[in-house]
Amino acid sequence: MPRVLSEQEITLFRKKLCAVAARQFSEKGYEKVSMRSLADALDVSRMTPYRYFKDKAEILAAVRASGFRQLTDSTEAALANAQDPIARLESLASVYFQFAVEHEDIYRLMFDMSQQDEAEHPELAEQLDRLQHLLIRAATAGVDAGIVQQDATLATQLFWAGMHGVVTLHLSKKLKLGWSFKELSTEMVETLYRGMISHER
Amino acid sequence: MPRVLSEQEITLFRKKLCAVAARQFSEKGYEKVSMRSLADALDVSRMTPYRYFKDKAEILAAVRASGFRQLTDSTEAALANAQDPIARLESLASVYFQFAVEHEDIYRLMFDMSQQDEAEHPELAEQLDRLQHLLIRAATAGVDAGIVQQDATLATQLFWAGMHGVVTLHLSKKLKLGWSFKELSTEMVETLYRGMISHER
DNA sequence: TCCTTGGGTTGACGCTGTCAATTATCATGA
DNA sequence: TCATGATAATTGACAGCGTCAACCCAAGGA
Repeated sequence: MPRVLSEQEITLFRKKLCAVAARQFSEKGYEKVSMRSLADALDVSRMTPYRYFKDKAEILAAVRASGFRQLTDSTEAALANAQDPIARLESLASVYFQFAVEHEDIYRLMFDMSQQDEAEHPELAEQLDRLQHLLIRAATAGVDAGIVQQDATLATQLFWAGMHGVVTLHLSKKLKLGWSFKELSTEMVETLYRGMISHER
Repeated sequence: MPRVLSEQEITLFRKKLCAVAARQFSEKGYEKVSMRSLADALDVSRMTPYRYFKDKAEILAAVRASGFRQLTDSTEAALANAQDPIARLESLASVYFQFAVEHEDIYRLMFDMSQQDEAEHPELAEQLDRLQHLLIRAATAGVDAGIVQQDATLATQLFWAGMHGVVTLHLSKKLKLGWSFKELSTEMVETLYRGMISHER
């Protein structure tokens, strides 16, 4: 039998490639990063990455997936510490915003509107689902506690969209009216929260 | 004296090029559209577009600018018809959402997070300012009427971010919990609105 | 020893954006 | 009328890209 790569060797190389790719994508943007420069950074030849990833798009998907994994992981950790539903919501929001500003280039990749090919990348779809479920869980806790008087999935979407909207406008430098990102993000969460409390039907 | 292009000839060619570019960008995405294919579509040779635009990025900026112009124009028209501040807010939101879904590919271009080079493209910056001011005007009307009890610029940003968040998550197909785009968008506006009414300090 | 199998490398192709040199066009001064 | 000279438009060329296909090479089974 020939020399065969072990499972670990494969995932190790994949990880290293993803790390390098994430760095280069952040610095230069996806389109300006070449397969060749990734190979160079790993001291392998041009086509070697193709043995571990189908093509450039699959590398991008892997980087995005790992971004979602990271975001969900840290959010999960934060939720574990908070007890009452309100604290959960607050810490969820703060972790979300913190992730967005600390890894803004990755966030840009993750939520790039022109990349909606999750169907073709199961790992990415899985991580997205994890995040989604986490958000739902937090919102459901709020609803169950009688704090938020709205459907849990609806509240989830509204909170997510609100946070995401602030983040995206901030990251594309469209917020120039004097309010800091921090102020806007807390105001957004509080305003949505108030709007959901005073809801009755 | 030599044969010189008139101002009109120049702007006419620019317009035609922008139209073609907008179509191709929508169909294939900015990166997959080549200068050559734009030139082909206009039946001119490879380098002719370079006489009217510095480079590919400038064409993109022009297309984005015209998108913002279009959005602001139709919003302005809608606002002119509505009288009381509440109706103004509602029609503003409905026009915004309608534009986003009817021209979703252009919207994607306009708010692409990795394109934040407005500084280098004055026309784009100008159109963005127009939109911003329009939004402020609408919010200010609400504040003046005593309906929204929050700072006008803050309210502006929150409404914009809320709408934008719903749109972006929708356009990147991340909203899969059963709520339609229409439902989410009206709920977002209403929730924010309620949150701003019940605000006191 | 040879052969097979799979990993890594190199060659090649058609594409890209755009600089530089070239040609075509045409209003004007003589 | 015709040469002039500026400017519009075209073509040549280059370095770079993603990736298919052919290649080389090491290692284990026969």
